[in-house]
Amino acid sequence: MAGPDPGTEASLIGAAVTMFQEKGFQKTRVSDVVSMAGVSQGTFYNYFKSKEEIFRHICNGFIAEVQKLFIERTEHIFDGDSATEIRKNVLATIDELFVIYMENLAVAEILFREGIGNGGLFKEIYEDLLSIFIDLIREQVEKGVEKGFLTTDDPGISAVFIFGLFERSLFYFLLVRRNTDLKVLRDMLADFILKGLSLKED
Amino acid sequence: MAGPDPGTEASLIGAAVTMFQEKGFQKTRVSDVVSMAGVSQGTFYNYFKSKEEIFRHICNGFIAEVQKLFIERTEHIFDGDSATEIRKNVLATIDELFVIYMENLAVAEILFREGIGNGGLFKEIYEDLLSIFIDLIREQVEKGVEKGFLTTDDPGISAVFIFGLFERSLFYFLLVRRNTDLKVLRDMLADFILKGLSLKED
Amino acid sequence: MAGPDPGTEASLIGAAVTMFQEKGFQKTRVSDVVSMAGVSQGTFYNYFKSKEEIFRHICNGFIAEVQKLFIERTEHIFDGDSATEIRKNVLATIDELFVIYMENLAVAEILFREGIGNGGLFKEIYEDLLSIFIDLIREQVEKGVEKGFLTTDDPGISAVFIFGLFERSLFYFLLVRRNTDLKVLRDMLADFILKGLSLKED
Amino acid sequence: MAGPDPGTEASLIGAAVTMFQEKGFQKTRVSDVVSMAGVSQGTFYNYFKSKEEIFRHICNGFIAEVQKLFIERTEHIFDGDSATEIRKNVLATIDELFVIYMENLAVAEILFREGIGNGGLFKEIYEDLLSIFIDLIREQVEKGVEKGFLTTDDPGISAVFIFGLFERSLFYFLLVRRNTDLKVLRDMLADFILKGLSLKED
DNA sequence: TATGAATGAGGGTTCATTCAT
DNA sequence: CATGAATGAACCCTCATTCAT
Repeated sequence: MAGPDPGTEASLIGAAVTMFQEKGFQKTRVSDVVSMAGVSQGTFYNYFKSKEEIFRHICNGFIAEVQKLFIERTEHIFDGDSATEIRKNVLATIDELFVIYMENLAVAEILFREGIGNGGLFKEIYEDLLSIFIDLIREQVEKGVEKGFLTTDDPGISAVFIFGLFERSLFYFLLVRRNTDLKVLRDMLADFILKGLSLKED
Repeated sequence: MAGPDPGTEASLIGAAVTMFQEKGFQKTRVSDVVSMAGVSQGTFYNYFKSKEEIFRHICNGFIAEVQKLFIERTEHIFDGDSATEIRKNVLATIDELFVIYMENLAVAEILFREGIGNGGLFKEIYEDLLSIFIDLIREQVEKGVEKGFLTTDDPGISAVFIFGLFERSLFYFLLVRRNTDLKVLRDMLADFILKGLSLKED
Repeated sequence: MAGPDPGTEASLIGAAVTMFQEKGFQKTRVSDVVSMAGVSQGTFYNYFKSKEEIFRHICNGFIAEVQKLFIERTEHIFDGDSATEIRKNVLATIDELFVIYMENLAVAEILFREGIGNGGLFKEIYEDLLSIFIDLIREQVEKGVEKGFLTTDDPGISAVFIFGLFERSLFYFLLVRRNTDLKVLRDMLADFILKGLSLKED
Repeated sequence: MAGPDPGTEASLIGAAVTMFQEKGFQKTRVSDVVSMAGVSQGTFYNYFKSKEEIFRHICNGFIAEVQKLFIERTEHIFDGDSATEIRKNVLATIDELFVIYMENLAVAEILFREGIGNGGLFKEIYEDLLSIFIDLIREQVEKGVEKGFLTTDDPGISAVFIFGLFERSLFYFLLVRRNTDLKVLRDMLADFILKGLSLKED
């Protein structure tokens, strides 16, 4: 897919990310991308087979990274043999997810918006991803319940709550209201989740 | 805007809602709408100035209704002089919001997806709406805190949490995983929120 | 396929025939066709799904007609119970084929050239058509042989000779050297074929 | 035109012949040719000024060869002072032409298809060539007529018949139905032509 | 000379919108 | 008001050709 000049490829990807973030996939014209990248129309097609391909290329990189980190990290979200340890792990998880998102803010926004947006290329991929993440969280909630630290009537529903809190917070505070103190947000988010799950304090 | 035959207008709106929900705004062609409505291409423009206008028309109706009910209802979300009363009001609020959504599921989905979706016509409108709702919730949280029933370090952030929980739950359980028991969901949602806000039980 | 205004459709077909004949399918641009037809670019697509479709449309009409007449007529090419009758039938067949071709000269040329031309849309169709015609002729030659009027070592090869003579003559005298006396040509062609097949004169 | 490395030039020509035969001139991309030849895009233009030039180069070589042999050989097609000698010469001519064609089958096919195909680069060249060949044949027919061995009302028309028989047979039996016994074909072709021209047997 | 990245003029097709009937 | 044919501005993508290295 990717052509031979890494500089040109990077320009194209950079321009595409900017344009997709600004106008969305559909409204972004290839001519927008190439003119921002400073190359000709034809050059685009030396690097990517189509407008859709560059989009997938951009998303796939991010998805792979997020998925890997999310899976690794989520395994430890409610780890611990005391309320203190559990809280520490929740905080660490939130921190790491914030970092991943902040380092990939533009792409995260593209994926998020195109994933939810109707007719978006990623509707299915996005909703599958959602299910995977929610299942992962549910498993961890179940472990916490088994160990007697957490309480819930339905771990599946709780998992959706937790995922929704993460995602909405990331969306709102990173993309819409950008001036929030992330440290405070992190503490409150951990607190809200753990209270919601009735963490038995030490 | 609207032409004189309410039947034709309703057909067009109905068809547009169906198509927008199915394919999204961008991918829906005016020809899709008119052929589903059983009228000619030209007739469309006797009723709506453009494809965008029928979209706004559809959304505005829903927004007005939701906004009105949301505002009315939200004023009472944490009302009450006891934990029991507060919980009752939270449950009632959730119930009513669920009903509004379910009665307008198609339009709700359109607005939600197009509002978040990048390049969506409603990016701004949607994000303004979000702010309005979040502010409303924040005010109620503040009241609850003042009255000594609720606790939070930052009512604004809590409001985002609450709104996120509502919206994500509605999205996920009404649109993605459609077979959830809404009564259980409602109870758990109320419980999660109230625990998260440290409701002082009677 | 065809749109609703027969006048516009006819203009488009007429223009397409002219352009295809002049420049060939590949080099003819849709814009050539519409500008010659005096309609806009978009109008073309109200009548034909694609450039290829109008081409097929044009060819199919001619093919159907030729095939029908050819099949009907060929059944009688070597009919007769005397050399005189057979010769009369061969002459009549040639006449009729000449007429069909002359009445559809432009389309015939298009089909002929695009059929033979490599990469032409009709390579396969054309070669199938060829086989059908040659088989038809072979059957008639076989009948003539059985009845003892004609002689050949291999009716299949003779059929190819006959078809080749027809086609090459039509091509050369109708399209390349246009000033030939068709009556003389017809007589000579019949004579050549019948001598080639050793018609036993009465 | 041609660059300095005969190996590279030959690779390009070989690849071009293969591709032109397979896909036709228009549908063959320069990139097809260079990738089959194993050289870079730019190298192509060190050897040939354009796609059209390599095509002409290929055709011209073949045309020169065919024309030379055809002219030499055709001078003797109806040579001889007896029916037996004439027949022998016709057979020999057919044999030689078959050999030339079979040794250059790919190029022959290209020239034939592109020459007839509409918009082909060689429409004019091809039709001139045709006229030259037909004139050559006509002259020989006239000689045969003068010597009293052959009979025809119009040597020009007979020449077209003869050329048509050659060409169509070559096309059909070498390119379409490839499993014909060429010896039988040769004998029948000679026989058909000579009967058609009323060769006075000894 | 060989390379192959860059070029950019077009071409086919779509579809929201207009307007004469 | 209803119709639906006509419009034409875009937009994605192709590919022959160039040129700096």
